[in-house]
Amino acid sequence: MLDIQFIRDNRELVKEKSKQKGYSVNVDELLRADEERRGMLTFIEALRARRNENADKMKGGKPSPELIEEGKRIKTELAEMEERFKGVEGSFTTLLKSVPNMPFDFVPVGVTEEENQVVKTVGEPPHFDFTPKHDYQLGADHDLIDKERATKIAGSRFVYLKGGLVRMQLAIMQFVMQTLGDEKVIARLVQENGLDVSTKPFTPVLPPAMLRTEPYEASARLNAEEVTYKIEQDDLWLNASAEHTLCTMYWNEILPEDMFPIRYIGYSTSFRREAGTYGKDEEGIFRLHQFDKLEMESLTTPETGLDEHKLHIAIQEYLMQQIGLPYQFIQKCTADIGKPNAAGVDLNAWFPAQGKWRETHTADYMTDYQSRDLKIRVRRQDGRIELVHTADATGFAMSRTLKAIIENNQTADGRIMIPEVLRSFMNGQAEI
RNA sequence: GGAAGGGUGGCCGAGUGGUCGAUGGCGAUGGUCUUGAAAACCAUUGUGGGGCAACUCACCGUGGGUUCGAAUCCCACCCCUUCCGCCA
Repeated sequence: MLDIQFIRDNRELVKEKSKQKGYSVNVDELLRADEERRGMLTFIEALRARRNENADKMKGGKPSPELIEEGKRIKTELAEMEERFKGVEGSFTTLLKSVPNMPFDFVPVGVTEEENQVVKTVGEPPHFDFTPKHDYQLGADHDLIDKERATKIAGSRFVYLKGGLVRMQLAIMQFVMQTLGDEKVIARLVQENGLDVSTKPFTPVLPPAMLRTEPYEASARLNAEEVTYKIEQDDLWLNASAEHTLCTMYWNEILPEDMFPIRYIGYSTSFRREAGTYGKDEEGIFRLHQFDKLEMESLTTPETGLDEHKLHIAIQEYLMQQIGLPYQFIQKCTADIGKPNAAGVDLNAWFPAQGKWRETHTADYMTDYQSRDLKIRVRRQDGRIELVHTADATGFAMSRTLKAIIENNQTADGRIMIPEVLRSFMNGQAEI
């Protein structure tokens, strides 16, 4: 959520920025509720002070009947007021949580994803003098993908990945873990991009794939039921991304400043219900209920948050270039960055069979919007306590990445070449 | 699945219904001492809200209840730990 004090001080700006993101937020109503709530709170607290004072008088000796009478009167009045306060507080909180994070001024204003800006295109889509095959055709030719049997066993949007595709996924995982764990690489990217952040490498993490309702709700990620699977029997949710169990890791904690930046590269199987996407991307492995994903998550001090976000993007670009996939750098517009985001970038890889650029990466920067709900704070050297900033970014979403790689690296005679950088993780193998 | 024990401040850990927002230790911050550091000693130090402020309120896992008054008593729930059983 947003800081209520900020909303009080910037009423019109909050209205404007919320509108830019496509949220109809009743800021006036929120501030009215805020005032009512505070007025009531003052009254209740005065009443409680009287109660405490009255009780204090009765310490030790025998309480007089008058004091007990007074205590009872206060008790009744308090109970009434507190009941009413609960209602006011409830609607205040609902309104406050409905306010999205404020986008930075550099985020392009737009009402649909059409207004996203293609900042640059890196790499050339490969030129084929034949009709490039889809992932499912290549998968069938090389016995890499079995969707029919997965459907028989688990339903639509599941897949058995096999053979060389699996080895390639493991190679990507190794490659990313090695790269992000290498301080020299991080240092170079920090320097090349003129960033004012630490060169500390990312720590690999295998997080839980499930989480309880309480932390999940606190993570400010919305539409839980639409996106995420729930295990009713045990009140657990399946990760839709390692992001969920990484950002909540320090839920309700105050951390010493010397821990920062906290940088994780997580690897988790991710589960998504994909409700409302019937018929969309049904072919192949672009959109599945289950896929494996590498995800960067950083917790930072407020002043380094934006550069950390830029580092995430620099890493994404570096990884894409290393693996040899052409991509577009998309600065997402206000409508597309999502409620908790202050800014966001997508990388869209080239998919030759469809002849389209399609989203494979996202980088999100939430400022302190997410950490305010999660209550994750930093204790500064001088003792001050501040909310941390959070940023997350896709390392590689496996199924989409595998699809992009095999489609971009196919040959006229139907072979699939393996990107150079992965070969050392695959016994030097040059093709699948 | 069966049984037992727990959840208190940045961390550890005390806490007979009123003098407890909470002893003590660690850590942190400031100071004394020292060429400097360490050690020792002294002082300060929970979080969040309201108020310009003095100040005030809430918070001892969560939610109810008893009471003039609850960290403390009662009820329900959540979570954790240990043992047994089962299991990769």
